[in-house]
Parts: sequence; structure tokens; C-alpha cells
Amino acid sequence: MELQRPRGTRDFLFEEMKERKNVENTMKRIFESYGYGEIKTPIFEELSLFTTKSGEGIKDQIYHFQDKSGRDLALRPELTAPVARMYIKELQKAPKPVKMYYFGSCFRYERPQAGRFRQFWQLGCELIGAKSPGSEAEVISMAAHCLDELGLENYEIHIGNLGILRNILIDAKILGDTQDQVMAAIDKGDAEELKTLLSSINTDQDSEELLLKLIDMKGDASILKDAETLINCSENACNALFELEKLLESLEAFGFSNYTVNLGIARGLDYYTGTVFEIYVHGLGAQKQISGGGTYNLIELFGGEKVESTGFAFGFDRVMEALKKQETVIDKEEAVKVFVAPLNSDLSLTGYEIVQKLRKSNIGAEVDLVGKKLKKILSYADTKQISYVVLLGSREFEEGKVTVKDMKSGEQESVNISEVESYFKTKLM
RNA sequence: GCCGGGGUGGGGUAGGUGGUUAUCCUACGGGACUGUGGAUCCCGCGACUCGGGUUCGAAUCUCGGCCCCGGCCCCA
Repeated sequence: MELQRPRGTRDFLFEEMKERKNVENTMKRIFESYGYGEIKTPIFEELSLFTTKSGEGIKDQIYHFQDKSGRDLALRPELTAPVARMYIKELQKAPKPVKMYYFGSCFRYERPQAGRFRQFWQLGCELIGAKSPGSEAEVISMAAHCLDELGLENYEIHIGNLGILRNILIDAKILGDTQDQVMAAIDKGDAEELKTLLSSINTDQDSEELLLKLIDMKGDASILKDAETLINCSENACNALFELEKLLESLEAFGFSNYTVNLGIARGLDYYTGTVFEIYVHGLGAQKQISGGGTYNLIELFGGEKVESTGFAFGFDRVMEALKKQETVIDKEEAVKVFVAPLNSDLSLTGYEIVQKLRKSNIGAEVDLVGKKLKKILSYADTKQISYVVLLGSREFEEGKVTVKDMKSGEQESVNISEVESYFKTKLM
């Protein structure tokens, strides 16, 4: 019987897991240094958690099922909704801001391709109840900080504000579902589709021109001035623009200026309200976006008190992909430093005692369990990059000693059995 | 859901116009070597993605499924 992995899933072996763990830990360390605490939510939720936010249509992309008592459940396709659900249930009265981060796998029933799997990992955060240019700037800086710390070089952070476009649409009397449709077309970046849509809903000439110009505006902070001139007649849109300006000012102070202002970001989701940002790495095929986020009002949608939230998530697998493409060296330190090799079967029990003492002293160690030949042991230690081999042979044992071989230099030293732990402690720590 | 390219031992491959025991490298296990590591030699292990069809005979031709790679759609 051939057992196969389900489509779009992966197995991760030792080396790859070391790299992933290293990246995960680096990001987590940075998040925590900004005051975020880790949370975890269930891998499956009630199906309705996801359908209320995004409509029945997304059921096509969700792994959903009924449990034995007929409950409609779903493997989570993303983590924002579960986190919002948890917040409403447990944290509404917690002191603000609530800063939390998560790392976990999500599931989507989609056609796998480059950077897209049916089980994939997201590492992200939410900052709830502290809407301000400063918090948005801090969140964006933190995202950049993570990537810098990992040594990722060619990423681009694009920042925009949905309030600008949305308010222009409101001024043009384009509201509700129609407005969302227009935003979706903008998100796609398909100018033709957008034009067709705008004329089909009888948008006035001025507004259409204004929109088409705005969504093409990309560049450094100076484009904000141009945008301001363009939309000077719309007060609300200008307020959104000022919001963006303040955000950029704060970003500067947080020491991050390597961004692109992009007024064409729309993020297709109805619940985003103001600031939005996306991070791209080119050369990753069709899935170049490694992160996306912004400020939104999801809590209220789920029936909580009105509170703004800013957050983003890294597509963890895509970050790994980007690092690999760039051949970033990811530190992969071996946990095992010492291999204890009893050279004949009489000494294996002594070997177990020694290895266990080492482990209890926090020194990673292995011992030969099956009576391998010394040649094989040395070869094994070599492939696993174990630094030292303790040779436990009858000759030394009679004198209460072992021979320690340094695998790098090949040098050997005689050490009293009673002093093995302290010997390695000084060597390794 | 749609389009294109693929699938041969654990990993990487040769074979492809049908024809005996399916090639090579590597990894792994054992040995030459009774206590010293990426060497050498020997031995061993181990594969045609699955199912149907054509045929005396299919890894090879054909149809379908599954899976992989890339793209479209979508991307909460």
C-alpha cells in the first residue's frame, strides 16, 4: 500500500526544520522585544467564524466538515478572525493596547503552486485598541526589523491608505457593495477592468480621472504633495492623506525610511479602513507577496465593542522561500556536541552513565547504542558535525580515564572519567 | 475549476522508434580492517506513480486517476 501525503502538504526534514525554527525564533524574539506576547488558537473553528467575515463564497476554499454531532467546523484558513474571536471572548477588558502575536498553520483548498500550499504557516501580530500613526509606524517598523534581522535584502514595503480612495468614492456617491467591487478591481491592478466598471456605474468624469491617477501614484513621501493637489476639494480624502503623512513622519523617527508610498494598494478586504501595507520580494514567482497588513475594524463586525486594530502576518513559507532564493545563511547549530563511544560491549553501561551525566549538565550528547565499530562511529560523528568523541576503551578504563578526540583538529586528550563533565563545560561554555 | 511540463531504488539519473536479468552515481547495511573519521576494494539492499487498453510481449504506445513543478482564476 502506497501511503501518500495529501496534496499541497509537505514533510520537513531535520535540516529544513532547523532553518525554519531559527527563522521562527528570530521573528518571535523581535516581536517580544516590542512587547508582544504569544497566543495560540485552535486549528479548527466553527465554520461561521470565517463565513461571517468573508461570505459563503469562501467555503470553496476552506477545508470544512461536520463532526460527529453535526457541528459545522473548518480548518482555519487564516488567523485574523480566530484572534479577533479570542479577543472578544477573553480580552475586551484587558488594558490597552493589547499586543499579541501568533504562529501557526492555516489551510486552504486551492491549487498548489509556487509559494502556495494547502497547509501553510503564518506568523503575525495584532495591536488592538491604540489606533495612531505611531502604532501603525511601530508595527511596520517591526516587520522591517524582522526581515533585516534575518538578513533579507531585496524586500519592498508598500504603504497606502484606503481612506483616500474610499472617501473619493463616497464623494462620487459610490457606496456599499459597488464600492467594494471598485476596491477589488483596484486591488487586482487591472486598469482596464476598473475603467469598464467605473463607466458601467456612471462615475462622473472628474472622479474617474482622479481615481485612475491616484492608483498609479507610487514613490517616496514627496508624492503625497502631488496627491494633495489632486484631491484638494475632498476634505475626508485629505484627512486620510494627512494620516498617511503623519505615519511616514513617525516611521522616520522609528528609523525606517526604506518604504514605497503606494496609493494603489487596496487589499480587497472590506474590513480594512485606513492604513494598509504589503511587503513584496521579487523573483518568487506569482506569489511575491510575503506579508500584508493594516488597520481594520474586525472586532465590531464580530459583535465586539468598536475598537481599531492594526496587524499583519508574514507568509512564513514565502519568507523561507525568499531567504533561500537569496542564499541567506541561516544558522543551524548542532545540539549534540559529544558522542560517547564505548569500544567494547563490557563498557556500554559505563558509556550510558557518562552520556547521561553530560546531558544532565546541559551538554548535548549521544552514545552508541548498538555496538558500532569505531570507524562507523567516527564517520557518524563527522556527518552529524559532532565536535567531540569520547573514546571509552578498556586500556584507559583500567586507569579510570577516557580519551577525548577533537573532531576538528584530530587531537586527543586523556581525561579522568570523574572529570568528563567539567572538562566539557569549560570546553563548550 | 482551467492551461502547460513532468513522475524510474532513500536522493540524483540512463533507457523511450515496444523484446531476456532495467544503467550509473550517491546514500544506507555488512566486510577487507579485533581501538581512530569524508580514501580504496568487495558484498548486500533497493525502483519503472496507480489503474484500464493495444500487444505474443509495455518503463517505453494509448486513455483515465493520483501526485509534483509552473501559470490562470482566486487569495479571507
